[in-house]
Amino acid sequence: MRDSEKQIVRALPLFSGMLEANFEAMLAGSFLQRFPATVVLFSESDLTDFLHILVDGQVELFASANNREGTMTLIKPVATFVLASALVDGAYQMSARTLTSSQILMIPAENIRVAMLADRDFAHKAVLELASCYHGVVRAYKNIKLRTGVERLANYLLVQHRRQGGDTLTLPVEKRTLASMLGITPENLSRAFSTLKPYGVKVDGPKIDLQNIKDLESLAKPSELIDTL
Amino acid sequence: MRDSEKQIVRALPLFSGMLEANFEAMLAGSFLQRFPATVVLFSESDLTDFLHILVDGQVELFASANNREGTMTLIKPVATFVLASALVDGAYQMSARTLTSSQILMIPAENIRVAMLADRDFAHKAVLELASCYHGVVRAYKNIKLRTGVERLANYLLVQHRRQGGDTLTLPVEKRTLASMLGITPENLSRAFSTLKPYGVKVDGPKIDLQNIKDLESLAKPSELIDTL
DNA sequence: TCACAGGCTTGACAATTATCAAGCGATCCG
DNA sequence: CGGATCGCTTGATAATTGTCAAGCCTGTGA
Repeated sequence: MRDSEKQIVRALPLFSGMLEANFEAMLAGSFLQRFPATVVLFSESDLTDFLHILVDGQVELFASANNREGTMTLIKPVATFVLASALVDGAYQMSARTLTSSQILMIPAENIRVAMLADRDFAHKAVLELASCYHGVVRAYKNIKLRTGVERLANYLLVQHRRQGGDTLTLPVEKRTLASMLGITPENLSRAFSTLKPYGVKVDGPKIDLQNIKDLESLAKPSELIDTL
Repeated sequence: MRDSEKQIVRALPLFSGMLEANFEAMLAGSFLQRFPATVVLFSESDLTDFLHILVDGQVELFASANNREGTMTLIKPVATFVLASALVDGAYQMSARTLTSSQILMIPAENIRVAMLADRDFAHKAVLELASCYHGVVRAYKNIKLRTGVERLANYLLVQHRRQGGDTLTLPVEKRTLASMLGITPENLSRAFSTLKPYGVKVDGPKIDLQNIKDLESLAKPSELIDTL
């Protein structure tokens, strides 16, 4: 692991206030690895061996039951994932796979638990990070429980539009992955896009043009407490 | 606040390891109050003033959007709720109402944040509590995303059956609340019970009899990672 | 170049869930 | 007691979503 990569991780809020000695001790036994696309990193029922940090690429957290599968969330660099699981010494609860070739730092979960007991600042940052992740899942839960598929898509597009800034937005993932994230089938995602055409949504492959934000918002009814900037 | 009530709170894992002085300081400005049934304690967009601890009664956390409403979770005594919100100084993210007459201890959120910085053990326990709450919402999210309404009901009944031990179980909440928790309408809950009749589910008001666990399980396909004991 | 695989779309149909309306039975209260 | 309210149920119908099948388009590799 190069020093430049170490600095990238160190800059994350979660680690930025740690004592140097504790940070170094935590990294003992960790390794930075590159995975190709479409590789399953771990399964939801596996015991949590590592805290993962996505340094580069894209990772999907998903879950399975009843022969069905659904995306829980998408991870973008640089960010940690499965922190909660690493802290409690149980199963991962979610499965993970790479969507693209990805570089991932894996820190033994045991080290994380030791660091939490040893380093005050890390414990405090872990509290804030967990609270933030908690509210993230709460938002996802509200989203799927209180909105129809078309509404979820409309709100997703509005959020992406604000995030990306320009007047046309580009979907950051394949449509089938977007469908799974929205909790619908790929077929219904296609139909949802058709439904949104009268609201000024122009689709050209992964490029989306929102030509009537007002109308789209009147359908989507965005909520500050669900749709993150 | 009586000493006996203080001891009940002190016994919660979250507080049990705190230094006495920190525990007392945290309680400054808190108050124990009794609310009648059906009272809204706070709304999801309100700023978080208090950590709440349900000492007696029953509380529902719910959310609203689009003129729709859904139960997020039910709180049973003795337990804290909205810990994550109290720790980050933002909106509650969920609304709360009493389902029955309830006794609730309210601790100023500011005190909680101070306690986290001052008391190591409390910070560590907060990490564990938050991780556990996080996995709780993850399970709820998987449940609604990967199962149909009938499957969710079947699994709910199996969990209640194991929890309550006897051969007949009693629903702990009104059926309309159960419906909202399962993410379906009261009408469809009635129909879901009818659908489960061939699987040995006998309904008599709030009393449910499971006469064929095997068949019910084959339909429910329970999962350790979703259905908590 | 051409065949092929994979992602996406569309159509037809089925399953799931919601909505609206009506009615039943228990409880509460004047 | 009588009337009203409320929770629950049932029926009829509509909206939403999923499944299966087929076809289109693009990029890839023989």
